[in-house]
Amino acid sequence: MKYATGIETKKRIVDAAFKLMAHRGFDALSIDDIMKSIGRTKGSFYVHFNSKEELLYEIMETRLDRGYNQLADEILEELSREPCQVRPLLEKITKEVYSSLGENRLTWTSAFYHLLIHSRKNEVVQTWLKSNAEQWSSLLNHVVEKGQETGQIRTDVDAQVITNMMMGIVMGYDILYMIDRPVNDEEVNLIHDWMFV
Amino acid sequence: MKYATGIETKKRIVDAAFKLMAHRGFDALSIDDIMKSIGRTKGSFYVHFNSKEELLYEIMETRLDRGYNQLADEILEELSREPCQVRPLLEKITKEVYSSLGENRLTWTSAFYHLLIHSRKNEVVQTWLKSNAEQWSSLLNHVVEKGQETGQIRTDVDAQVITNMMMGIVMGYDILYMIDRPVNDEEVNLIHDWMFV
Amino acid sequence: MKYATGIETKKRIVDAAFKLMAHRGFDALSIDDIMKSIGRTKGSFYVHFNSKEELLYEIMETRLDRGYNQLADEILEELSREPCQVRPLLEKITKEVYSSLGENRLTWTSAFYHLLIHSRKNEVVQTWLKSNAEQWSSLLNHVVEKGQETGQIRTDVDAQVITNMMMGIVMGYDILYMIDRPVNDEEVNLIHDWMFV
Amino acid sequence: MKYATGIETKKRIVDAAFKLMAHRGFDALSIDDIMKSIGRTKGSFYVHFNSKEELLYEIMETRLDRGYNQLADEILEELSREPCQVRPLLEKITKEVYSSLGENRLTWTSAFYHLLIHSRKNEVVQTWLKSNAEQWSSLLNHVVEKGQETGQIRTDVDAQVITNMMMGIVMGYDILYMIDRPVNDEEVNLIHDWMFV
DNA sequence: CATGAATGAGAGTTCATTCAT
DNA sequence: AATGAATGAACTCTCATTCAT
Repeated sequence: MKYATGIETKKRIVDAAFKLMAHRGFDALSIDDIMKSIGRTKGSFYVHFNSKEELLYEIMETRLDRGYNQLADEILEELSREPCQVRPLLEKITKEVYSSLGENRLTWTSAFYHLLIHSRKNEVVQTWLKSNAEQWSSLLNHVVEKGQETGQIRTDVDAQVITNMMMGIVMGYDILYMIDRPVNDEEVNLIHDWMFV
Repeated sequence: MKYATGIETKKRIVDAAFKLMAHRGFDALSIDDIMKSIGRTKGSFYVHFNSKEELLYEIMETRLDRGYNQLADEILEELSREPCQVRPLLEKITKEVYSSLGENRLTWTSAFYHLLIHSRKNEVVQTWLKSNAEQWSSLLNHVVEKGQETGQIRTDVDAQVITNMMMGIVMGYDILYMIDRPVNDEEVNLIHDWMFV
Repeated sequence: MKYATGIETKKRIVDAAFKLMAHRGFDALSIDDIMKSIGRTKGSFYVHFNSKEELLYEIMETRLDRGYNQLADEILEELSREPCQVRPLLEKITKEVYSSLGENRLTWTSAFYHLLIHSRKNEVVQTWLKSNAEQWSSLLNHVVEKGQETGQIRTDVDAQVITNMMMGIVMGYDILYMIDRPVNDEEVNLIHDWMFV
Repeated sequence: MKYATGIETKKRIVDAAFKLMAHRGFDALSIDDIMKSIGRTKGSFYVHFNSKEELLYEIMETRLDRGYNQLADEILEELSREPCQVRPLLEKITKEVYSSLGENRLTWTSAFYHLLIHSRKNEVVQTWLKSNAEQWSSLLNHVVEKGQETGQIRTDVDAQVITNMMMGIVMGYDILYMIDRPVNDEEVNLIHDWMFV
């Protein structure tokens, strides 16, 4: 029997915290700042969360999972159709991931790597990140295997190796992006050219 | 002579801080902890540094530059010899970078990404990181160009693109390493296979 | 009729608060905890009480007065009968006081001493406690005087002195009980032996 | 290599806290108040203690142990002399305990009972209190036994029972004292009269 | 050079209380 | 009568920094 304003406030807290976290990291973000930024007082933070840590988990689950659940459903469905072109699917996963988040790429990337760093001291976050990576990896692997089965992707390299390479490259490009050395999409295409026969 | 112990202490502070930073990040690291870990009290920290920020810059400059200065000299020298095999040089840069640091890979990587994250709120760090990336990129680029000139590396792809790709991959694999999904060296070889004719 | 649940709720608040107070003291007891323990939310506390302090007074009056009003009536009535045996009356007052409360001794004692401590910073409580002690003292004194008049209790000691002694002993044994050094009833009998001729 | 001012400040913190605790109890006593009352800021509290709890233990050990260690030595020594009058020894233990503390009785008693209440939620305090009571009980018991051996104290009652009774009475009178119903020393003499042959 | 005492700002958290619904 | 959102003051504790010794 929650009140609408409560749900709304909670959402605004998560949004504000997500943005602040991208800028300064989770530890450097104070509850006072979050609440001030949405025009509330810090006491009321605890109406919506039991602790600051709980807020982190909420951010993780609602803002940082790269929307795999929805994306995975779409991809897997398209994968089951015949004939199936896998290259656009892969590009969807690797290149369009940020746009599908409805989020500024730098904000998202920055928040994500803040989380990665934070995972070193928080087991829950560590577990979540690992499982998140596994989901992504598994999804990519499905697509690559399908590509190999249908003769679209080279078969002289193991599917899992290709998958790892793609994940590594996407993450690496995220990092370069943060260091202000963005890599253009054409470069990513070259990797794809190498993969596809 | 009379300052010998002082210089020694300063070095020990940097070393201790570097290791603690890899674990917990720079913000979460207290001066008290650093000094306790080397058997001194926090008051004397300010004998060696004017502020905590100054310590960060010292760490950056002495422990986190991937040893490019030394590495660059060696590489450039070998590059000027004839004949010159570039593949081992590239592997040296990408694969052996951590061993040349005399440092545990996870410690170094972790510290580096803590710094990366920190750069979002500190312009000095941001500038340093960018210039650091540029040095590395420039070094790699020299090697790739030499490889193309001597017919060892494919020329249908721009040297800068190959360089970016390699940097991205190395960084991406670092990240996977931190998420506990290490990538074996064989996989990196495949990327090299693609590059080399 | 329509307020039946309201009155019921108020009673349940007092009961729950009494038990929590015995465990943790009045200050350490939060309205949230009390209301949660009876399945209500803290907002509705203020339907029944104007403040937390008011709740304390309600507890004092309904749960902590050792039931003297009822007890006193019984004792005084029995005291007016002839012949009257005073020893069982005294034992009733001193030894059976807890059972007559329908309450666990440790709970009651603990709550009472929490209140005693609280009295140092609350004048209302202080006054109440003093008046409570006076009532008890007065009741005991009546019995002792009757005992002296009828030759059952030694007369070489002033009635008030005997009364004080008994009160002190009962309270002292409460304290020992709380420190986990319970005193058995036989010991109390010895005090009585000393009093009675 | 502590500084004199540090030791002095720590002592002043304990003194101030002891007095505030007597008035308001340990939980209601804020570090801010303590430090303000001695003209220091609350940040410096943690130079001397690691936590508020540690302060409680310091108070317990330095201000609340009724000085039994010193008292016990004196009593036991006098007990070994021949001939030995035990009545003054008992009176010393029961009546002069507060004066030997160099402390206002109400302050001491109040602080002690605050501690007793606090013991319900703190095992360290509980253990300490019990052991404290045991020491006191043991000391009293020695004196009573000596009194019985030398024919000064009645032997128709077990020594331990007499000990318990005395402890209970002293504690009970403390309580009456707090409720503002002080018991005069003459009354305590009557208890002694009963004991001594 | 090193120490330990002191500072003051700010952190996360709790809680009695108010109030629109 | 009951709810849950919001407030604001108070709490314990942390920490970069300063300074007399």
